[in-house]
Amino acid sequence: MKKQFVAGGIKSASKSASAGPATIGQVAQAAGVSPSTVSRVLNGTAVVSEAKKRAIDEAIAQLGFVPNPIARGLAGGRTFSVGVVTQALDSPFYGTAMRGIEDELVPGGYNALFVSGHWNAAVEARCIEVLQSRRVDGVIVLTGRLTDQLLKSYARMQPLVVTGRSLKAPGLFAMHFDNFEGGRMATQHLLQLGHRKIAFIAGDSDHPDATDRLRGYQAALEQAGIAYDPHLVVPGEYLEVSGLLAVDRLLGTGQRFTAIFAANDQMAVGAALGLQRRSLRVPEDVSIVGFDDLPTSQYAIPPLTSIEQPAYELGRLAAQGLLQMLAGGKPNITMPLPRLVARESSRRLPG
Amino acid sequence: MKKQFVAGGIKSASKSASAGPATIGQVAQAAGVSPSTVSRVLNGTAVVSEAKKRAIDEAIAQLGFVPNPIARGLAGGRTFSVGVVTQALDSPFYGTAMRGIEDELVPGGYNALFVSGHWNAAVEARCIEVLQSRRVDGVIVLTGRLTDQLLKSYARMQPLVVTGRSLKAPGLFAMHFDNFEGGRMATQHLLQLGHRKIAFIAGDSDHPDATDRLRGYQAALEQAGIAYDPHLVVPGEYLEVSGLLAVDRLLGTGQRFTAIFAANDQMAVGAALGLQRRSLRVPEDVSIVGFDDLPTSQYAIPPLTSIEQPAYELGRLAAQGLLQMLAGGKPNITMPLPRLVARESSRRLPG
DNA sequence: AGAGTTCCTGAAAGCGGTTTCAAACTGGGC
DNA sequence: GCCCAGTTTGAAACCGCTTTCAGGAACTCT
Repeated sequence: MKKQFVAGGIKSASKSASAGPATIGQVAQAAGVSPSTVSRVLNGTAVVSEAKKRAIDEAIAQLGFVPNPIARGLAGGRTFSVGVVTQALDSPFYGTAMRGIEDELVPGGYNALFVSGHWNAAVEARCIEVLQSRRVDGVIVLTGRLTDQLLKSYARMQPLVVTGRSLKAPGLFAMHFDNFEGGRMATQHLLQLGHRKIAFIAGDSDHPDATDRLRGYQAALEQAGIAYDPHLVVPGEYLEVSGLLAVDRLLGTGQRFTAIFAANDQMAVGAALGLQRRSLRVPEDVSIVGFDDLPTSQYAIPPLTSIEQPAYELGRLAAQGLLQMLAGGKPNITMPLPRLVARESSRRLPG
Repeated sequence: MKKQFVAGGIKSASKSASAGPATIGQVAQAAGVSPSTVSRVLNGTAVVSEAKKRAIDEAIAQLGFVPNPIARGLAGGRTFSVGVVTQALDSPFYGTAMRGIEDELVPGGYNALFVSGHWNAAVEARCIEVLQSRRVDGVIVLTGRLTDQLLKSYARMQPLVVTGRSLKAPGLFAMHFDNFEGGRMATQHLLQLGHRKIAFIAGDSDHPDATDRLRGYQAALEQAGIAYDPHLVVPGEYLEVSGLLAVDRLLGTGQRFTAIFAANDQMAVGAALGLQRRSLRVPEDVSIVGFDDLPTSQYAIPPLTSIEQPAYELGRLAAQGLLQMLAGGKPNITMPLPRLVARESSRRLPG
């Protein structure tokens, strides 16, 4: 009897009646219990009698109540949001990784806050502080240039996952992709096709992953008994234009080469354009291998041979790892290995 | 005297001494005032004597105090964060727009929360609700598929800026890019080069901007006195693979054409690859024009002729508009106009 | 039947700010 | 010297939710 009456009361006090969204207090009142009890069924933090639980669930449904994460964050110390420090919001590689992160986090009940560090340690540090001030429950740093030292200290404040490093510290999980091996594989691929003069378009020497790829290149060369020629290595900044300029420079200084290994796909694409500008055909005159295997690389002209670094998967794994840490465990994930994807931009050296 | 003593006290109670970040109460205590007064100088909501203001500023600096946005959001009703509903975190176009948004918002003291709607009205609606539950102060919706009706109702709850629409409502600001004119310009460009058989790779017919571009194509044709041939129009989904498939379909059904206008650059790139696969050269055999002028399009092979839709600028303007609304004003911004960027993928029809 | 447990529940105290309200000064005019 | 208006300031309430603490109900065991 009483219950029916209460239910009626709820109906008349429908959502639109009161200003703004329903509060836990309104739910409590509607269900005839205290706010504490409502909180308890919401979070499952204590046993509540079946009858009250039902009444509360009903009231929640009727009022369309959604707990206010802000208040929840203030009171409970958890915000159910994780901060993601990416490097560029418009990078194809990081964009894909962000998608992976989001796809993993959201079903887990978390939200992602993306901020970008623009490959600048100071900016990244500020980003992390902004995220901390927003009381994120955890942080994911996509590579970046922060020192290991700083990263460790941030990890003391909340769980932190970082990609592109290998270091260990409490509260910190580093996911290291084997860039060295990737660089080696790419170079070896070209060597196996008969190339001997292989130019390398490097990434910024501040990037550990860029230098690892370079080391891989050198190691493969050495293994094949080919002397390392510094003139064949030109620096770049991971952007298309770097590839274009690198080719100009190689050709301008009269270097002879039959293949190019670019430290990422964006530079590889730029290099292909640079070659075309000089009437050199890919792969007839020069073979090209990139790195990352961006989704768009299969649509390059010609489709680009590359080392797969599965960005989407990496994002998911990073998020998974963080979720596991947030749940109080140790992250238990295995990194994907680099893999060569041979397409049309590389071919056997004729003769 | 007393002041010096207090200052000493502050120093000894350095930041690391207390657990966690400083609170407004600690600042108040250190400065010898009440929390209310600290809040007042923080927000400039009332006049405070110079002496106290100085003491407070000093205490803030000493303690490294940063107001907790969570608490601030709860109490003040403002969170200084705006939600951005993008469609795909890894889209080159939207990624660039997001960068523009961030670059404008952050200096304005706001943070952006990016969520992606995956071109799905239901998902977008859920995104907006998540953002609202996080109490964002405003929302930016990048195009998307929500009905105008729904958008208007969301705008009642907080300021909302939407791109790719033209509608008016209280609290809502729509930024319409002239896709029709852009489509017309692209087509006219090809007509001026002597092309008469121009294929069109369309976007999803659910996108208003996609249909506008199609209408522009039709209008240009009509103006030139050329009959519209539905067989030359194939649907796509704004992805590279759509362009590839579209070319296959055009060629497979035996259509004759000397130029292709693709409703976005990604499809144009895919189409170029499709043509190459069939040994058709761009632009010697077929001219291609895209739409959007993505940053990467100048590095396509050949560099792509396109209609510039300045994503970065659009993002900035959207954020600017929102900021203006948040400040209580009416947005006062003018949209950039479509502009043809002629590159090497289009050329005069020989003969 | 009374004491000791075990369970469930509500009151109340925060979380870290903002904002209202009234008290305590200040100065000016008489 | 006294009163009133105008400034500054602090106390306290509040934002919506979590969590501790203790009281009451329901059982169990002598």
